[in-house]
Amino acid sequence: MSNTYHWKFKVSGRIWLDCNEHSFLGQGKVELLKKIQELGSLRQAAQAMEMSYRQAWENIKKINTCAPEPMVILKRGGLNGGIAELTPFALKTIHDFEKLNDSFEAFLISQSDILNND
Amino acid sequence: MSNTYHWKFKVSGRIWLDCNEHSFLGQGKVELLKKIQELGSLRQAAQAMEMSYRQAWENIKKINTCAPEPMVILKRGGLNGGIAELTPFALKTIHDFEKLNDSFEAFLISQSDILNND
DNA sequence: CTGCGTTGTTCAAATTAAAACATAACGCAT
DNA sequence: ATGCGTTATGTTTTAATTTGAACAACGCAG
Repeated sequence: MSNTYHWKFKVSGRIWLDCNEHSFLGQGKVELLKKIQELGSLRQAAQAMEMSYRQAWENIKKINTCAPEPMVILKRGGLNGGIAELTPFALKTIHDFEKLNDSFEAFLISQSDILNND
Repeated sequence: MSNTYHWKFKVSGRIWLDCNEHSFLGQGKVELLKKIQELGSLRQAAQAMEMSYRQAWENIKKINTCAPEPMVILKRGGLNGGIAELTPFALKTIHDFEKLNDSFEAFLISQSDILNND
């Protein structure tokens, strides 16, 4: 430490994706998408995340309308009452976002170091 | 572009500083601090930012209690009814945060490029 | 064609957040 | 002492957000 201001500041932050100036995908929505993939049901995914069905449904609506192509296919009726499934585009975007988020985490750590050491 | 997913995603985000697991300084509060430095009055700074005095005051309280040392000296009474002024520590921290934010902007741009070009 | 569990939608209720109001405390100037 | 403009804080109102309950629409299984 080369000066007197050496207290521990942590640099924190969040990132998300915009499309047409609208935010449409961040960590929370990615979590929801992954739960949908795991459970095959929007209602169950919402319940698993302790989120209201309405909120979950609106999140998916926002994702599908903002993104350049749909990410979640929702169908009602049928064998188990309905289906929620991800498109290949969703899978790729989730993967991209998580890689991006890893880079961001590394950025935060490196910047915390810089901030506390000069 | 080497694949079919070449639509323009923009990576956006926000960063802030934590101290003892509490967020205490982000872009908004830095703006407020700079207005205080400019005007010498918390009330006038709040008004200039179209923010309620109460909100401004609570922001300063949070900054002063969370930060390792005070950033704003508030005094009531006296010549002009009162004074609000920044400490040297505040000036340094503002400068650090703005440099940090510049790095972050660059990070966002570079990541947007990566996301849209691979 | 009935039952089932889901998606899709509305609407009142409840919770939370923000703004507005009121007023005390302060210290310098006059 | 009085006035002034500020800091400091409690209280009340209002607005915004979220939740919950309710119910229609759907399509397969039996």
